[in-house]
Amino acid sequence: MSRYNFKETEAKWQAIWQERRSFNVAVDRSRPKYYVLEMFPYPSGKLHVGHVRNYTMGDVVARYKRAQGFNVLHPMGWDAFGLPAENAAIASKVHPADWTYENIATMRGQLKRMGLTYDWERELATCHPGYYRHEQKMFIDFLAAGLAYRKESWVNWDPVDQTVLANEQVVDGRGWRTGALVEKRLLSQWFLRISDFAEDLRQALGDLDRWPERVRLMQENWIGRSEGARVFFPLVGQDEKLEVFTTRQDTLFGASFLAVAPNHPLAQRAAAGDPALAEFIAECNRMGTSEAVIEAAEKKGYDTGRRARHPFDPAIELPVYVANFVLMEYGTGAIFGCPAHDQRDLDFARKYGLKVVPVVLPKGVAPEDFTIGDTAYVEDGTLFNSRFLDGLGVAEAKRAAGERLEQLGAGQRSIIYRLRDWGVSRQRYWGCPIPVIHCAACGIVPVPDSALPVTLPDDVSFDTPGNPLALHPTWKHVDCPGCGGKAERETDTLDTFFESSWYFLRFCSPRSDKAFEPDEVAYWMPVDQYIGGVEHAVLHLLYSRFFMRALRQCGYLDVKEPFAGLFTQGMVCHQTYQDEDGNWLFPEEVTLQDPDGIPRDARGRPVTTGRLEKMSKSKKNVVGLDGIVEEYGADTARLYLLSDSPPERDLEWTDEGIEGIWRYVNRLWRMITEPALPLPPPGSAILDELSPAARAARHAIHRTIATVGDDLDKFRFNRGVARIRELTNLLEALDDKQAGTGAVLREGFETAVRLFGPMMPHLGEELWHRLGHATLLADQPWPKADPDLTVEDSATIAVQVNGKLRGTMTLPRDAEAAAAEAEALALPAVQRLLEGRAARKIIIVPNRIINVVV
RNA sequence: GCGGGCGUGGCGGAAUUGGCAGACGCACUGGAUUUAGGUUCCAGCGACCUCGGUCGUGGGGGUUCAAAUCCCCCCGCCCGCACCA
Repeated sequence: MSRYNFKETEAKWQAIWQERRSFNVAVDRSRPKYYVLEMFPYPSGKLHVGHVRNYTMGDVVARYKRAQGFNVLHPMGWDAFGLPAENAAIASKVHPADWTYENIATMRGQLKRMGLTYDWERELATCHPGYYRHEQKMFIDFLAAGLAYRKESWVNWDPVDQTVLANEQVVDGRGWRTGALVEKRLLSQWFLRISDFAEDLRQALGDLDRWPERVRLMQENWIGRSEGARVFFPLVGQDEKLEVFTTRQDTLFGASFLAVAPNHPLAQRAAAGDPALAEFIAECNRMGTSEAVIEAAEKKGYDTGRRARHPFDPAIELPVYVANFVLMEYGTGAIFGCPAHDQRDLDFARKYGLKVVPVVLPKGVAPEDFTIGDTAYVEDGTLFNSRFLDGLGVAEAKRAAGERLEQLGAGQRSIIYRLRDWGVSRQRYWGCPIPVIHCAACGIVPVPDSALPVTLPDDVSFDTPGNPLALHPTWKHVDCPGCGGKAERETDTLDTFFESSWYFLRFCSPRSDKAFEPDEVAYWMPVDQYIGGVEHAVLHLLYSRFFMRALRQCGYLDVKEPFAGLFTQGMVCHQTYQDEDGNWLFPEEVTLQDPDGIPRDARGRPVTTGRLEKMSKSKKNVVGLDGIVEEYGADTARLYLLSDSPPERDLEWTDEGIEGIWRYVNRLWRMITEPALPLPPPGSAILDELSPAARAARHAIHRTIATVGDDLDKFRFNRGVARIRELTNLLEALDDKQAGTGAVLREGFETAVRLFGPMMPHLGEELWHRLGHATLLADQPWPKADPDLTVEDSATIAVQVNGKLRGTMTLPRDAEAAAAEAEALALPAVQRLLEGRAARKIIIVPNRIINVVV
């Protein structure tokens, strides 16, 4: 019995594709284009099977669209700047560049063995000056357009490493690597004005109809639009006003206090003369920002002693507190508290003995019966205790209060967004240098075009904590391009999300002297199908959307949305294992040993099997790609990744699963290379007179073509695989010796091979070749279903009595209703239940079901 | 707390979108082949059963000739956001 030799076969066809440049593409305006892209990887080391699921999906789409006649752009590159390279440098004294390029070489080789249709001539690595020089230019253009700016902001500062940490890198208030207590520091950082585009970014989500609903919702929540009003509260005894944002200007008459964030300028000034307040603020700043800390933290306030006047009545004076729950980053960093109609304000008021004045009355409740206990009333109702607002509903009162504020010059209606400007400064080495120079005389001076790119120095040391660029003896010292005097380079580098925000544009013309060629971008963009993990739902996907708008504003291009279609795939999971000491074990370190079947480690000690989790290095529940490709080949791995679960759901990788696919691959191989009937030569005509089995097979073939195409269009790969397997099951049983059956078998095999082609391209090519074709399967058009053959000539109709199935009958397709009815009534089971009575009603759904109601 | 999703055999999942629940597969069981294991082939595989049926898609109710699918209530799990003014 023959076995499929995947090793030889896969290498052979990969060489042929490469030699024929099958997947290298160029602009071709005579054909419709299709841009398929999978989120490019960070070159972290080696790929495991979990990494290649989305590349496989993308490849199926690319090959399928190619067969449909599209000019398909399907590129691959490396998101190559980032912290792990620097950590490797610190840990094992390798240069980040060497570490990165070595990983790229390894991973490129792994991807090539998967037989993916990438145009490798378009490969790019973001850490290459040929790539990042263009984003330095973009940054300078953003600066000129006012889209990039420098601002003091409060950041997480690790005092040991001397660097800013992202929120994710702060664990329980301590730096993730040093364990040092993280401080909040006011630092000057570069920001991009993403908030300028908040409304457009939010509204345009509505047009992204090929994006998952959940991603659009996540972005919408992240942008977070609030409609309300800014209200100015004059401070008593000072020629100054405190500006507050609220969505509940209707409840202004219920105000009983104002509160500002600990880092609000007013708080800072008040603290100057009040050591106790200064200590309170310091305490707030020490508090972590993690969820757990916030959850546990008590709502605390400190009365500054200052008073502010009510905008509608100067006679009303309100105390101004500093409160730990007010965020400097949201709104104006100051709020007014209306305890009766906001739970948090109510808790605060009860704690500090502030008055609680209800101003919204629930429907059907008399004012004298309405009191606020421990629960604030936040529903709709009628305004009372509110002078000119009395009697209005909440929505009307918001409008009326807003108008009055504007008339009085005491405020204005406005919309604010949760979205904050994107801080892009990082005190890191392995990133793109920010191309500006700080000059004592000229201020901030952009690096002139002629001096781009600003490249990273190679001779850096990671021995001292802090930013290696800032510590470098010479790199930062330059002459000012403006005045020629002594000046210093910016030593911060750009957030690595900067690189991934435009790489899809660079793929359109990767070797251009410009960032990209506008006409090539105009041809290829937008990406028609983007595929990646949902973890980038807001970060990368939002930044990229912003970037397109920013580039458009700077005249680079005229496309607004980068990704017309988005698919977020599920994770690949695997069982986890731990030994007696709680150490994680790799799957290959665990064996099921007889006689008891208890899993054991290499030393024979029992192993605890943990829960299914996403494959990750830290839990060691990874299955290496090289081992799988070595043992089963790329096609078997690809088919498994596609067939076992719906693509948007998690997939459990198991030995049994991959084994099952491997058995099927061999069965298919034998079925076609050792057919049960002699096959006529390619292109042989199919007879009109066929055996019933052969005729049924033809129907199945064409129905499969129709449904698999539909499945691929809708990303239902698992279903498509099931359909093709159904077809091959049927073909395997087709062995009648009647003339013409062989030709049908050939049609069936060719169809199965062509439908499987995008999923198992090497096996597809080999079988196509063995079926006697000199052409490449990769160059074949997608098969077309014959509409006459996609419908059966007969229909199996279910017969129900009172909605319960009592039998089935097979009738010619579209049989007369009367004939169908008669046949149904004649069924013995139906006769028995009728007991001689006539049916009260008979419902007939043609070709499907007959329900006899008694 | 707010927002979203999901719940179907031992497991992954199908179900022409209201019309034969469990396609396709994994695991398992029996048989054949094999010196044996593996492979391969055949058969079985939701539960109960008096073999005629009865029940069955998280639970309860409803609409309908007909519900996994639509409506209402409840339970459970997952994800996102969250001191958001």
